Amino acid sequence: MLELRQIRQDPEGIRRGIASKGEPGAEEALQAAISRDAEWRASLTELERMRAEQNSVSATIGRGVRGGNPRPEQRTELKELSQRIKGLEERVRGLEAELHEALLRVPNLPSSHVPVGRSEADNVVVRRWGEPPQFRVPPKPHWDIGRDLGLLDFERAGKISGARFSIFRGAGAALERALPTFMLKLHIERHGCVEILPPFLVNSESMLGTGNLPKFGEDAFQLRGHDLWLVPTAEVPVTNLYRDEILPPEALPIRHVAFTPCWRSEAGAAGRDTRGLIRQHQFDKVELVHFVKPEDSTAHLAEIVQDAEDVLQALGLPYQVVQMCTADLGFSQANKLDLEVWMPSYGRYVEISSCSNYTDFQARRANIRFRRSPNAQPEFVHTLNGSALAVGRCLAAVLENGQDEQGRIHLPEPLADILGQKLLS
RNA sequence: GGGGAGAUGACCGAGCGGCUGAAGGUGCUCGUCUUGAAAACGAGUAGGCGCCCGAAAGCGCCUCGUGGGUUCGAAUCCCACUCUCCCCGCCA
Repeated sequence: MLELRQIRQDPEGIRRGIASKGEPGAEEALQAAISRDAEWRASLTELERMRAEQNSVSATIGRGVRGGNPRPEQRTELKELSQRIKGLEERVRGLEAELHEALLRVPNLPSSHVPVGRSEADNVVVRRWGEPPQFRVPPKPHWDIGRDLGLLDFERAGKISGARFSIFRGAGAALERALPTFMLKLHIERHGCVEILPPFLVNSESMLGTGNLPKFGEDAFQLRGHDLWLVPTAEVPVTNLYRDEILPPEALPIRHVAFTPCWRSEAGAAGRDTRGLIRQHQFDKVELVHFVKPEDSTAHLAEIVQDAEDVLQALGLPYQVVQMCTADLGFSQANKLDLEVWMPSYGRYVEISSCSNYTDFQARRANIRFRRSPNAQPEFVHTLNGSALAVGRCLAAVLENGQDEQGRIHLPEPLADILGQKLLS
């Protein structure tokens, strides 16, 4: 949510900013917010004037009653005023609701240094690490490797759940556990994170706080008969941890790491990445979430990217870091960098992590504030998060990049240590 | 699932339908005292919004779990809901 005052002050600047994201409906939402705001304020001023009169006359009646001197005619006047106030209250409430609804549909502004672009073609590769492995025979895709070594079973997953579900088997299951185990240990011991293991079901209020509602409800799974959603990412429960709280000065920065399954409907992705672990309705992910002072969020985005890179480097997986252009920023995001891992079956880099700065957009929606000093006015925090990493895609990358001509998999040292074997065959 | 109790500020905790946005305490901030600290003493200390584009000052409105209702007037009375705690039953 943007600040209303900022919208009043510079509507044209805001319009340009959100237009650069190409978010459908954004400019209409902004227009609606601006016009509702004007009507709302006019009505509110009138309502407050009437309430002030009611309060002051009511107080004199109170004094009269206690002095044994009631004035019955004032009561009938006030009864009428009270009725008029009720009518106007209803109108103000309605306008306020419409204003709020419109505001919730206005996306976050891009940070000033984000390159303006019209599509993902305008994203910028910032750096690359590692060399894509060379194969003398064509490398196998991970779904074939998984089937041949008995690690993955997509056919039976289809039977018991449907398309875009997976079954991990034997060493495959062990790997799916070993990866987050390794990642969590790194983030906790080296990156200063405190682990959170949140509920996997959250209410609508939480989805609203992170910006997944009201616009993107169709991307998530909702439980029938309950106000509960399957978390699309740990970002939702963890960002909402401090909703409606004022954090004390010493609390920031807060660094959390959470390992959860994630559920996504993948509506609109029909036909894309239909094979393998790349695009699933359920997948595991290790997520970093930071709460920081506004002036620190740029530095913390870089830190989160680095934390995610540390995982890839420890696993020896070649990757590139990509700065997203304005068109590729999500609804709530002010800036975003993706990490893309080399995927031999795709013959290109594939997204494995997405690190974003939400500035005060989520904090304003979720009402997450802090004080700089014990008696200072509360300010909104900045929230950031990044995957470090998506576990399924990481498993796919480990299998594909680690394969040899005999169809064996050479495991990176951190995983070999946990599994107690260096080679899968 | 059945029965009972409760929800007030950063925290604890008072609160006859009308000078109660809220006593008292704790914590915190500043000051006095002290070589320094502690103690003692003094002062301060909720949030949101409008008038007004921002800041300051001022004026006003709202907020005692949430939403309705009664009333000239509700933290206080009534209804519904949510959440917390206790007892019984069931259960991983």
